[in-house]
Amino acid sequence: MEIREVFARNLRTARLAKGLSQEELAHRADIDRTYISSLERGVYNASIDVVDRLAKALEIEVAELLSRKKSGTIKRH
Amino acid sequence: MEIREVFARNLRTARLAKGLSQEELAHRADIDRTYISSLERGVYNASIDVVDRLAKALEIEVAELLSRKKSGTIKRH
DNA sequence: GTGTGACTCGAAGTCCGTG
DNA sequence: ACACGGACTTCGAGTCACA
Repeated sequence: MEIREVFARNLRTARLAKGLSQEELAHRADIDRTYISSLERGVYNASIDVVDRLAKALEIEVAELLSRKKSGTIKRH
Repeated sequence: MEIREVFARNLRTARLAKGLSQEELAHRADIDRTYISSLERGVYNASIDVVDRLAKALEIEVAELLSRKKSGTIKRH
């Protein structure tokens, strides 16, 4: 699984957990609205400074946006 | 402190901890030697897939390369 | 074994709009 | 409130020669 897809999923999850719209997050992180949309769809490999800005805007750790931690990947033998 | 500087420091620290030269790491991560050099000097905001490849080559977590955790920043007021 | 400037090129990122 | 597209600019990705 590509890191940008992991990031895409984590970003959307974290944003929704905070109850923010893409536009609100975009404004907080000073990033273009449509670019946030692209990131959540896994279109781009974001640079670490946008990841950093997003983490700050979401008040979470950078690691939380890039973690591959799975919840439903228990191998059933 | 800019995230790319944090990354630069952590990358160099992690590489040396593994006892690797820039050349060896470059070979393992399939990245140009001089580009690794640039990253360790904080020239670029690396994209997350480069960070991901380096983390794998170093056998560590992505978070470890991006963490701002300080060891010597205890404020002595 | 590493730092650096110069270079090309394509992806990152912005700004306009539409449904 | 979001997906998606086009046109645009900026900057990271990647390589080379040289110190």
